[in-house]
Amino acid sequence: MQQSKNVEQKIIDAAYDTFVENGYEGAKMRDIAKRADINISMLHYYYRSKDNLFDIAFGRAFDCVYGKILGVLSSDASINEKIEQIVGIYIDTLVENPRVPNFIFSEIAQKSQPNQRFAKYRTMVFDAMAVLKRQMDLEAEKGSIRSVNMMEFFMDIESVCMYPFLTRGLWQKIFDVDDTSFNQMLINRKESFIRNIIKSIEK
Amino acid sequence: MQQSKNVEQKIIDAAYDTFVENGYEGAKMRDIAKRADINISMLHYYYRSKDNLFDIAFGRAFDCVYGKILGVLSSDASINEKIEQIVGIYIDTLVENPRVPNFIFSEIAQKSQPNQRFAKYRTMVFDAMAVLKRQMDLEAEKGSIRSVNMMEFFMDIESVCMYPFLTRGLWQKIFDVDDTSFNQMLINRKESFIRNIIKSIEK
DNA sequence: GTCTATAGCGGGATAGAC
DNA sequence: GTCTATCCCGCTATAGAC
Repeated sequence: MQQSKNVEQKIIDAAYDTFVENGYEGAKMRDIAKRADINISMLHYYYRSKDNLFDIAFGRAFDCVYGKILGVLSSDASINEKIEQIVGIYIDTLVENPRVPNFIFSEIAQKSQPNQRFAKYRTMVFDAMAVLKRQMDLEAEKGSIRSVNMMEFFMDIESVCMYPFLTRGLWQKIFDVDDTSFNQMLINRKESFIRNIIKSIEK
Repeated sequence: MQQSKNVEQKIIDAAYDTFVENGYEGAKMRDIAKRADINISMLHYYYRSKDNLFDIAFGRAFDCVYGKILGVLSSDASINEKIEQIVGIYIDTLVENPRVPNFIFSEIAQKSQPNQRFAKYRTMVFDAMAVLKRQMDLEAEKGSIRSVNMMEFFMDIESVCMYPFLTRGLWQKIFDVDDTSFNQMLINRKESFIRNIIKSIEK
């Protein structure tokens, strides 16, 4: 009888898609309602405000990209295994969700967004990263890898994995490449990305 | 007497800053007027519509990042010189204009934007790139470098140069780094970026 | 050219009937 | 829980006085 679970889920799904496609300002409550195939007032009945829906959608987007990554960071795999897994997860996840990175980063970059809104994600990332940092510091002391700055290290990984998706629209338009070929190109380059990153921390 | 030149320029400057900071949807005509310290109706008097102002602002943003780059691509420098110059220009330009890349790419990614609006930029990039492509094809035939896919090549360069700026907000928040240190970090890594790219096209 | 006033619309949100 | 009607604000754009 209770169909409310379904409606709630339909709203969240529609809100997520709409925000990811259009950003906070570009997403309209009316569009979300239409997409969920329900009345606008239902959005407010269940979730009270647009801001509220946005927070939920952003959380899902963040988890979509970083959920598995954070798990790997704090696992007990070796450094090289982690690099391999991380690159693999990034590429695979982003092939399936190409617009999510752009959503995450443009909203974070937006000055208008209150900083506090994203504070908890900072903590999550930082905590998971601390594990790998200890691991790498230890290896550096032993002399098996060079001493690595964590911010640079992560930036290097994300550069190769996420940049293509952030700017995908441009590349596909310029080089007239369709989604399938673009994805395949990245899947093909996975191994080379992994090799380069591993090489970059060698002594 | 004629102060209109000044007003026109003030409007363009204010529009540019406002669009770059907030994107198309986030930028309000009221904010632009306030920033230019003029009456809203002056915006319409001189530039008729928001769309019109946006196009001008986007053009300036594009030129800010790619103006010099396109010049280098079609110059008669050697391949390695071009790589060195391009990385240098990217880093230097983006240190001065850190928010511009995000503006360019989120607007291009936005589905709502008519494709045609960006068509001319495609042509500009493609033309300039053709010169370097011929150059590299020739070297590849001679066997002095490996055969290189241009899209992958450019993506690799932009990855390392632009990604840090696109996602700058996140990194600075997570690692608690201020603007100066962040910029310095990238300036310091310039040479290493150049070395890696040159190495990546070696046979 | 510059201002005020306001049209006109689209947006988020709510009241209240059912 | 769901719908209709509507409030009210903020936005772009324009009309018209000066």
